Amino acid sequence: MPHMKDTITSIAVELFHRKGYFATSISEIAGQCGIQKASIYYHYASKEAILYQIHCTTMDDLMAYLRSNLMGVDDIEESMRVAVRSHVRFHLDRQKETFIANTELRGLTPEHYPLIVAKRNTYEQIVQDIIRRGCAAGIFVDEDVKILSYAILTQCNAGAIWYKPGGRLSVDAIAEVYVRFALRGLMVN
Amino acid sequence: MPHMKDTITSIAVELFHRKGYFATSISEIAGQCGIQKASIYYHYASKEAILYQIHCTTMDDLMAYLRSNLMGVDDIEESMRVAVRSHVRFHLDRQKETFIANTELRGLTPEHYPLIVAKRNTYEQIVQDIIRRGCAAGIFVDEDVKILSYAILTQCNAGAIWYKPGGRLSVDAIAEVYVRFALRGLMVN
DNA sequence: TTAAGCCTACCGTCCGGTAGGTAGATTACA
DNA sequence: TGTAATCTACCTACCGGACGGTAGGCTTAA
Repeated sequence: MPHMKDTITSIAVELFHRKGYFATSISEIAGQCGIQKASIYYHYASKEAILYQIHCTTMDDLMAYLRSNLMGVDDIEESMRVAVRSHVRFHLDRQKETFIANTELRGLTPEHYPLIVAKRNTYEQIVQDIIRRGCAAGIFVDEDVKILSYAILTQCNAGAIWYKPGGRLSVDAIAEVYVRFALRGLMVN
Repeated sequence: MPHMKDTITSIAVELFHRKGYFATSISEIAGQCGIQKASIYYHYASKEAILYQIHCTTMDDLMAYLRSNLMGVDDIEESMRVAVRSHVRFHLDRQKETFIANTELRGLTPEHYPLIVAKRNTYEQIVQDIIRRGCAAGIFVDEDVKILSYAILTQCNAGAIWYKPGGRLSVDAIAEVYVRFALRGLMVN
């Protein structure tokens, strides 16, 4: 049995995902939790604090997952495969949170916004470094690194939009399609 | 000198893009137009009607642009290049509208929502048909067509997020990066 | 006795939308 | 051609309701 704060967070994830942050009200979250609106403020200081928490944990977990998957991998091509696979799997496993993380940045306060953007930049840097190393080694195409990295990351995010758990294809199968597609797009021959 | 209705629409595009649909108020739109809030309702029946109009014109124009670009092109590989190029160019040229079209679907009423989704499906069908023909001809890889089409279209949409007019790269240069990346990802050898 | 965890009741503000009016341009007609 | 009627495009003033958030009290368990 989870504590109420966790319940609030997961209900908020559900509602922010389905209706959007601004279209979701505090009383609606409270109602689904079975408590009164004011009780939310015992656990969270504000509505935005809930959103910020979702952003933080999602980005931190995404980063930790990538780092742990890349650990011990030296080969550049394999690093890229691992990165794409990691990215897709996380986005499908944590579909709703990643969707929020990608679309609800505007709900953050001016104090929190740059903190989340910084986390995102750090994550993108890792992927861009792999691409750069591949270019330098002559195994990846010589194209604009930023465009390539955004293209690869964004196409995987798409999975978080249309993916239905228990659908036609498994998470692993989908991840491998993206891995192959991205790697073919990157490799020189 | 444009008529007031056009001014309202373009101001709304600006604000919906910057702040989001739900975070933008009618009085804010009116204020930027230099008129009173009530006057908006002379030109539009509701706030949602403005959003619906933006969705409609954007999708119709996107579709018309793709069709006109594909006209007279028979070669499958070249069709794909044309489709990607068309998609990217439109998304960069009409950055704000396409961003809204991709992120503000939830603001539509239950009556309007399926109409826009239908337009989007028709558009995706065209791209998927090209991929299917390429697969059948043996020049494109044999992967899940839906995943491939979503991947290609979504990675191009990303351009509409980070692209800054007058930046380091021209629209055409960016489009060609995407064209090459997508085609390498699709081709068998 | 204390504090966690919730409650009821309420605050001021802003929202989308409506009612009703008006200045000025355009049109219809004697 | 003069004038009455109508229309366009806006205005001021207001409505009910929902919003995020707060104050302060109650209950329960350690």
